Amino acid sequence: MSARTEQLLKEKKIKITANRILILELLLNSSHSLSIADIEEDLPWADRATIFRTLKTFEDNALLHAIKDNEKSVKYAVCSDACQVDHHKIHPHFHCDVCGNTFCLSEYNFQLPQLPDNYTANKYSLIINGICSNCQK
Amino acid sequence: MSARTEQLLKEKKIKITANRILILELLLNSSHSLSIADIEEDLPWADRATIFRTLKTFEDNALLHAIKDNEKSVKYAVCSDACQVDHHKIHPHFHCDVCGNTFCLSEYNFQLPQLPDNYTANKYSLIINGICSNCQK
DNA sequence: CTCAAGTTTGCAATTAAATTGCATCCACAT
DNA sequence: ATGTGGATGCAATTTAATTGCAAACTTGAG
Repeated sequence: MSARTEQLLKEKKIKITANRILILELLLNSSHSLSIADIEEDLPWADRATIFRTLKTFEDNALLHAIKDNEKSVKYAVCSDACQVDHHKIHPHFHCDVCGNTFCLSEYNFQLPQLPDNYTANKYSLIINGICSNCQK
Repeated sequence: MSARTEQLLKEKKIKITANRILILELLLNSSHSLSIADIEEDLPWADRATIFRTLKTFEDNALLHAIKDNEKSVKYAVCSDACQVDHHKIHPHFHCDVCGNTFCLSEYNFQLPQLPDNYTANKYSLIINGICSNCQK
C-alpha cells in the first residue's frame, strides 16, 4: 500500500481492507475515471457488490466523486488535491466522445453562473464533451 | 395542436403524430424537465417504448436535450429559444435536492472553462445541485 | 496474544431503467 | 385514394444498480 493510499484512508477513518486498498490505488493511478465494470475488469476476482459498496463508502467520505457522462454507467474519480480543498463545489470533467474516457479537470477553474432569485447551490458539476488530445486525428 | 408545436415539428421535418404532439406539448408546458416515468404518468395510455423512441427522435433532431441529474433516471427538457440558437454549446440545469425537479437555466450564461492543450469541446453540460425557490424554507 | 463486537465481503437474488424485435398501423407524398 | 416508409404497441430482453444474508474479516480492549 502506498503512503498516499494509507494516508487517504486513515484521514477519512475508513477501515483498511485489501479491497479498499486495491480499488483506491486503481483509481489513484488511472488517468481517467472508472466505472464499476472497468474496476471489475481490472480486479477480476473482486465482487461487483463489494466494488459498489466500496465506491459508495469512498463517495460518502468525499474521497471520490461520481460522474455521469454520456455513457450508460456512472464513473468514479478520486478527488484531486485541488478538488478536495472544496469538495462540494466544482467538478469539471471532460468526456471524450471518441475513446469514451472521462478525465477530471478539477484544476481548471471556471466562472460560476448566476442563479435565479432564491435559488441556492451546493454543488456544481460540469461535463464537457469533445475530443481529448490522444484522440485528435 | 398549438402553433408552436406544429412549427417545431415541421421545422425539423418530424412526422406529426398524436404521440409526438402530446409528448412535445407536455414538455413545452412543463416548468421542469421530465423523465420517461413522468411522461408515462401524465399520459397513462402511452407506451413506454413509444415515449422512449419519441424522445430519442426529438433528441436526434435537437428539439430537446437529455439531462443526467442525481436521480436514477434521465430527464428531458425542450430546448429554449436561447438554447436553440446554439444547441450544442451550453446547457446549465438546476437540480433541486428537495423536490427532485430539474430546471433548465439556459438563459443564464457562464464563462466557459479553459481546456488542456489539444482538447476540443463540442458541448458543455452543467448541473447545479441545490435548493430551488419553491423549496426554500 | 486472544477474543468479542461491529464491519466488510461474497454470493445470489432483486429492482428498476433502458432498449430491442416484430407485426401492425398510420402519416403523408404522389 | 393509395402505396410506402416510418411510427406504434406489446412483450421480452439487456444491463446497471442495489439489497439480504451468512460467513469472514479488522480492530480495540483486556
